[in-house]
Amino acid sequence: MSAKKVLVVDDEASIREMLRLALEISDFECLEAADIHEAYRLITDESPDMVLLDWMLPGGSGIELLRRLKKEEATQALPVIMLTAKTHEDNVVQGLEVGADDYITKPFAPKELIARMKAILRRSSSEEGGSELRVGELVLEIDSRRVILSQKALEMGPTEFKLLHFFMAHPERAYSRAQLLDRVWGANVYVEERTVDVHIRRLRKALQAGDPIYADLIQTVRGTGYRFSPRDLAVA
Amino acid sequence: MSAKKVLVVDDEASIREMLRLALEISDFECLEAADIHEAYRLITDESPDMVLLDWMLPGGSGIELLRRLKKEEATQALPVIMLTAKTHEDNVVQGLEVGADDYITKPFAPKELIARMKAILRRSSSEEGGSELRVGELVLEIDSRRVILSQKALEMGPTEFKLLHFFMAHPERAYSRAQLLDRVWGANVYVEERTVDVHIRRLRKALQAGDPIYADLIQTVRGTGYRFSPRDLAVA
DNA sequence: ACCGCGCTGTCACGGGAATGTCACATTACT
DNA sequence: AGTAATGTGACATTCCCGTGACAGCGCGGT
Repeated sequence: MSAKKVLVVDDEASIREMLRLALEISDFECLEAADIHEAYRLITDESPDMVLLDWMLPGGSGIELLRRLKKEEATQALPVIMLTAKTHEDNVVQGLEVGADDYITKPFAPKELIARMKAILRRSSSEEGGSELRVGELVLEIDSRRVILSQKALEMGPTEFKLLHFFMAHPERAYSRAQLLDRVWGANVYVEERTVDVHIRRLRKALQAGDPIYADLIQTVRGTGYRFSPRDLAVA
Repeated sequence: MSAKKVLVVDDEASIREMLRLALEISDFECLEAADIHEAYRLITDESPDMVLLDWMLPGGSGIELLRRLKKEEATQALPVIMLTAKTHEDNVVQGLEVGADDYITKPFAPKELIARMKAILRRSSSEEGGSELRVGELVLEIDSRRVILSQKALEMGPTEFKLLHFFMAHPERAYSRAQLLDRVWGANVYVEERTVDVHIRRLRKALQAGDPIYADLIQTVRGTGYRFSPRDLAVA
């Protein structure tokens, strides 16, 4: 197994440094973020295998980020361990409710942290049946962040990738623009609903470049929104 | 999501008025009934999404109605919140046993009531698994917003879809044009009653395109309105 | 620092579908 | 037959969606 990437989110540089040391000794690759914004960028750009998330962060508490990650399709399965300075039960309960996989209270022994991390990675990687989604000749590779159609790679932006990912994970169902913004862009993001149209168009165009028939997978549902339907693909 | 309809059953007009105010502020549509008979009529005629039911009612206590609702198939899933003036444990226990989803004792804060209502609605709407309606070869898929007849998709506009949805959910019953406008178009909408005729025709035409026999499902009840009746479909 | 590039979100325009209404044809009941 | 109610085709309007263009932004290269 190749080295796992771990993202450390904490505003104190000293703690990040300590964690980096502990992680690298145990053969993890380490990414660091000091705030939520940076954390989110690294998650989408580098797709780490796990996140260590401090509870107390400037500019929005850690739970904010956690909630967002669990809401979005693309990051829903990403394991998160909360780091909390206080033993406040409330925080722990709240964190676990939102979907943290584990928590550990500071101060903690690096050894214990590593043990918990390995336990979670073992669990999640065994569940990881397929890191790709497939519809006919269309293959979406999650890990490598690539889309293959008839053995040819398709060109598309990150947003189109996430959009297609969501659609392929939830086929045969009509979604409103508001729902798509919520599930693909993430909560607490304000963009015009019509923006969805534009990305739908870009996604269709990308699919069409590979095979015109596959553009029909994304269907307009007038008065409602859009739908991804492999069902009608069928015959040539 | 469209506004949810809530039926308030209480014999005191002042309380109904207070509740109406609280409900409408929170974007609920409000129906009122002063007695059980009126309540039952409104439930079958308007099919509200939830009932707020006072315990003490003249002409049969509220539990009477509750028991009846939970007994009948059509209303079994309808959420009911009991309003009780006394803190008599007996009442509460009895109410929950018969099938009330929640209870709240007067006096209560409107805010709390609304919160409980939303919690219950969230629960009941997410459980809503049966996301398709079926009559013979005719399948109406709610999620994907499609209508399938003999494995072939039917073309129709949003209004015809909603109309068919309503009919399939309420078969074997004649509805006046005014009722259909209310239930399908929505309250507080003014359109000519004859407009219903035109959409009925469009719906029939859509069904006919799939299989002529299925157009007969929508029957004209002269002098009254229309009815959806799978009963006579039977044999080919 | 500067520039260029890719990605994103917004807008305005145009076309086509969906809607509501009417006039007229047809049907059902007395 | 006569009358009231319903079916039907056509039409103007409104609404909704597809599309191209464009500005802002972050990033990487020079």
